Amino acid sequence: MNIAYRLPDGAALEFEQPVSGTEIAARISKKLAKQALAVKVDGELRDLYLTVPPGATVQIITREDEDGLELIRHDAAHIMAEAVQELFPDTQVTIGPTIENGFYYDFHREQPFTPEDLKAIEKRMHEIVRRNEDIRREVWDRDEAIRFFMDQGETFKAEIIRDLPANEEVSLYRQGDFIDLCRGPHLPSTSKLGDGFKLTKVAGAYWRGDSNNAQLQRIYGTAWRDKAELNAHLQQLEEAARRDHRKLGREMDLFHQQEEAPGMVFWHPRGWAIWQKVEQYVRQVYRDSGYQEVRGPQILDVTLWKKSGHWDNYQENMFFTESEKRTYAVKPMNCPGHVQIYNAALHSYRDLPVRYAEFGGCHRNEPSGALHGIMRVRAFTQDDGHIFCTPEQVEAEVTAFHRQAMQVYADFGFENISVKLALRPEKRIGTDEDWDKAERGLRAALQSAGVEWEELPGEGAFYGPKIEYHLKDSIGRSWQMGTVQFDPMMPERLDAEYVDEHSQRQRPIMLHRAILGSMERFIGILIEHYAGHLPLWLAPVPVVIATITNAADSYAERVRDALTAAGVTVEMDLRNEKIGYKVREHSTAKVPVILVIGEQEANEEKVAIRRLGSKNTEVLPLAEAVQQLSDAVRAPGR
RNA sequence: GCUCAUAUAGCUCAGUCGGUAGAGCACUUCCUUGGUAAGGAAGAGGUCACCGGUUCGAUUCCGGUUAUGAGCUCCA
Repeated sequence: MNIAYRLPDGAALEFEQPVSGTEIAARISKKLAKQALAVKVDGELRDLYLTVPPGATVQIITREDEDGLELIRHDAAHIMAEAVQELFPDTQVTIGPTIENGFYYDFHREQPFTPEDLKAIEKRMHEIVRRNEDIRREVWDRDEAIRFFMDQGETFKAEIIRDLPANEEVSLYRQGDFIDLCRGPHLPSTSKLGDGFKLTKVAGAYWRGDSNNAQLQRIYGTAWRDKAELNAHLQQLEEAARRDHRKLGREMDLFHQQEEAPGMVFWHPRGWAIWQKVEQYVRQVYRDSGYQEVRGPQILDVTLWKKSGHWDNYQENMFFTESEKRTYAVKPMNCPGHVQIYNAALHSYRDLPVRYAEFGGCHRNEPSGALHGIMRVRAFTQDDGHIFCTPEQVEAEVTAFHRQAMQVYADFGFENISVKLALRPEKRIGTDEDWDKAERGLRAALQSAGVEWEELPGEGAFYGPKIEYHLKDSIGRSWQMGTVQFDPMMPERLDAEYVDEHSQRQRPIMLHRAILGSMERFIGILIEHYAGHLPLWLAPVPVVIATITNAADSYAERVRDALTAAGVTVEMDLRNEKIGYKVREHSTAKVPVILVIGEQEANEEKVAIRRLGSKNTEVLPLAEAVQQLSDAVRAPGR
């Protein structure tokens, strides 16, 4: 009785000799022994059947733990690889990590996997689970492992081993006849995976994420603790599909896209109404925070883009056009235009900061595969602005911008904003000192604004680092909305100056900033966030008046006039249809408020308010309803 | 741009093992004036994405192009 293990609750377990996690779990309870998937030894996750060093703190991991779910997903990937190799022996395996909600595995095989193949693979996975193969760790000699995989024709695996750090142990896991290189840990046997998994899709992926490398076939799957959790997840995906802005955009008649204009948007009256409301709101923000709205030309001679650095660093994303032997670039950004406006006058340090804003239409020649509804397009409008200031003013400007941006997001109903700092990319202009200074400047500003942020090395713009504001959409994708970018390079390249207090010409710092980012993307995010149920102040048609009988028509017209006079946009529905039909139609179109008017309302000078999503109606005197609605359609802070 | 998949009426989708297509909703007309998510009837609507090939004959089979979707790469 001299070997002791400590449990998370502080209790000690004693054994005569060092034992494995399996035995520790068995000592604690029969139930736990059954449920145990792995063991955490002094905070490090390890295989259950390995001997635990004496004196360690030991936690038994079950499928209820987050770590347990992670193991399930990881093993799902391995079991999928086993199934694939059984069914398609000509396939090479590469890597198979866990991801949010599931896993994937990248395979190399000449023939593409079909949806039927996926079904067969999934079926075989269930078989492997039923076979209940033990999964066991083996430590191999590095050269032997390389030879082994080369002999099997597994060149990708051999390459991975070759690139492993010299001090790292080469561990292989064996389950049945399948052996895979893996750091581990794993479930003790295949049956522990259970049946809460499903293969979802095949897609291309590049070996080591580099588009110059071989293209692999990636099979995605989702895996959960049990079938019920899996079904809940699948249901959530369906809900996300229901919120898809492309679907809602069609259903709500907001916009369309067509083959002749890939990556561009045709805004219909109702969609444009939303746009206008968003734009007017932002225009007010510009005014409130000291911006002057300007407007630059859509195309500019390439010589300017050569000067700005876009020609060298951004050319493949630009559209060009020609006239009378001159080449013009359609602007992909608004900054060079704003510098021209700034340069049209000589500025004193007393004038700074100068803040220009523009709803700037930009064209970027995005790769066709990158396009996505109105979220990722080739023609878009930025709520763009540029601040010309002294280096001393940067911090105050950035923190003020940050506050303003967070207020705007809150006004639109967004709460989960994450802040990221994108640092110098490989392709860039300016010296390392410039970049040191710029990155330091933005960090200092973030610090003084008291926010937490994540840093993204290599993801800055070619002219400067940027703070990014990201929002997660309904299916968990993260979209960038706003940004502030620190840029000492563009003023240098395009000769922006100001005169300081000693009559010396100086370079201003330029801050590029946008709050919504792209109007198109932002409206797409709004649609998905609200599942089409936009708040009254953003709804394209906030109120519809629907009559029950045309005996109420003239009163309905009076109601409309009263609302219109109070600044509420109203549509009338006087058609000879039943009220149930009208209510259904406008509810489907996601009109937030339906005013139902029959003879009773007409006689009593009232309206019946039916709000979207509620079956109840509220009958109010006309004057009161007008007051309520005119308050509700006003933008926040107005 | 790369990989895989998809493209039939305004929308959602059937269908044709090769003989030029069908439903529901929407639309038009008529009847119905009906209290809160679909009242009834009739009608109109399609070069089956585009260009080629095979074939007596192609929407269907084959090749290419374009667009879209998912993912990769890239990005607001």
